[in-house]
Amino acid sequence: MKGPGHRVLDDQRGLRLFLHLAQSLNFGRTSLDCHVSPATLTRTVQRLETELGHRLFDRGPRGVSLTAEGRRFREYAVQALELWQAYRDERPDPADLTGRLTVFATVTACQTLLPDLLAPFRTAHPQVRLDLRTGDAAAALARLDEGEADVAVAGIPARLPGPLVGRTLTVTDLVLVTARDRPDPGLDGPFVLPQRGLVREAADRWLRARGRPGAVACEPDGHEALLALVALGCGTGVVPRLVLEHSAVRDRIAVLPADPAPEPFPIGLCVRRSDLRRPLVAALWSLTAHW
Amino acid sequence: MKGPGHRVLDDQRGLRLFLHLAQSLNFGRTSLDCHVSPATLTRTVQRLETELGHRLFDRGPRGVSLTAEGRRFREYAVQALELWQAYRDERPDPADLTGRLTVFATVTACQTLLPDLLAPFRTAHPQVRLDLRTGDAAAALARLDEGEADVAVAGIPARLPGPLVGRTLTVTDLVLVTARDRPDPGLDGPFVLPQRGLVREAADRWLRARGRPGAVACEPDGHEALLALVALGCGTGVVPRLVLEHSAVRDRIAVLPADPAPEPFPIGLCVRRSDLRRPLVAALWSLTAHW
DNA sequence: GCGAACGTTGCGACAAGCGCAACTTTCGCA
DNA sequence: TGCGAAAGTTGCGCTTGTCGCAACGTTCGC
Repeated sequence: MKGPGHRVLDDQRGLRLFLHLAQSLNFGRTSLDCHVSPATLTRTVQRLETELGHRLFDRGPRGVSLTAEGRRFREYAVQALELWQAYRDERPDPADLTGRLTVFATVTACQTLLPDLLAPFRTAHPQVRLDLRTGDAAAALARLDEGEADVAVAGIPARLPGPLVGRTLTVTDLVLVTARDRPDPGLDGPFVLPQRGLVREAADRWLRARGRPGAVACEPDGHEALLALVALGCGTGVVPRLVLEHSAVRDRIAVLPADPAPEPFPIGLCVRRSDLRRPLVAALWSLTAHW
Repeated sequence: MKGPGHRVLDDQRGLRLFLHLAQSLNFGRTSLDCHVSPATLTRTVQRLETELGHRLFDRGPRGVSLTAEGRRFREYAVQALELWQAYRDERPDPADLTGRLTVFATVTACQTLLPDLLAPFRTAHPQVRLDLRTGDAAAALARLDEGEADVAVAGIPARLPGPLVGRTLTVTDLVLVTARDRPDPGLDGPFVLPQRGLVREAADRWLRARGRPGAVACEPDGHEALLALVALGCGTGVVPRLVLEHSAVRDRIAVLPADPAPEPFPIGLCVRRSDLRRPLVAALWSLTAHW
């Protein structure tokens, strides 16, 4: 679905994929974390190996491991990215970029990630007009596709649609929550789950994995609404920990220990691949290089 | 005619083009020397500038000059290439590449460039079987296209056909020569010129530029044949200085000073772009990185 | 003032690289 | 011992980036 990218920035994607894989030693893990298909990861590594003329990984039946060449190349990759980062870090002139950048963010992202992300951007480029829009995560990707937003800060699904590229900025746990001062409905429901979106999907997977579906009491739209219902005692809710910690009703909420814990939940930046060549988008994107 | 290349090696092409342009400050010069079309050079620079968000060159009516950002990026580019070169220079295992590599070279190249080029390759990869074929420069590119050779070492035209990429390894002057012990036919002919090929084209351009065509006495096939005819007193010849210096009959040849001097003559390495991903070809290609 | 030189841009074509989905192999569990 | 899941690879169609050619706008020299 995606086409070839561009030179300077895209070459680094190969190095990043390699470095992540060199650490995880797990194609699937890296594929998920870096939001590329397993096929792309496999072929990216194959391309590297072909161009270098060496195998970088030993694929044993019992997992993969770095070859000697792989370790050597890892050192190169680290240094190359550091060099690039050093170049990008020396911000040259603060006020040379102008224009408008439309950012779409979930409410959660607004409260948590966005300040850390946009503060340095604003410092570097004070002339840029920032438009900020909010909504749920599902809408974020649609807005990007439609061109109504330039960047999105939201939960990122492992597989991004079409021409979008994402970068995970942080990972938060999903936690099960109940009202603190009400009888505990427990881990068998009833549940209060988001109507749709990544959290809902993760919650469904968790429920399925446990084998005991449990009743769904309400399906509110939005995390804050969900927490409000939970605080009212409607049932057991599932939210990202990050949301809970920034919620206005967190004092009335208790976290239930769960085993197995629901899978972690990546939150990050997402842009249209083709937009990486726009100076404004590239500038913001490059700010996240070290995350 | 060419498609996009591949990551690691191809990204460096952009940096190399940039560095050459940063030194020459002349799009046409760099375009010729690096064997890319002016359009490609322009757009490569434009791409860099877009991705970086800065102009790298000031295009004044009186030529181009580096901007402050351009100078900064030049430092990065130099370091990035040095880093890559350092990685490639540490040859890991000497004997890890095997197979066969068919090299096509002109006679001149065999005598001059080839030893310097192939000696380190052979040291690094003794297991590789080298097939060496000789012929004239025009045939070299045809052989490459037909797949009958993997690499060519020959004079390289400024514009390479189709899917070939070249890298200039050295530049030699064209010199005008006569028999030392015969009456000097002088700069107005008759001339002894190669029947075809790059030298003939350059000689024709030189003749046209002087405005006095002069007669063509013989059109031998091959530089050695040409020098033999010149030594026999058939007329004034045009050959690359490199050929003259390695000729068996050089003692019987005298060089005529010419003004303006014929244009210099680039000799280099040429491969199919798509072959850069073949380990053997890539290994040889990377050996020329610092030339 | 006309022509050459220089850099840029429209255009058609080619092929690199992506995701999807099917495949192979291996491991876990009954 | 056999079936199912998991992990990595590969065939395929499609998108899209980049190339060279050729036409263009501008500037300088004669």
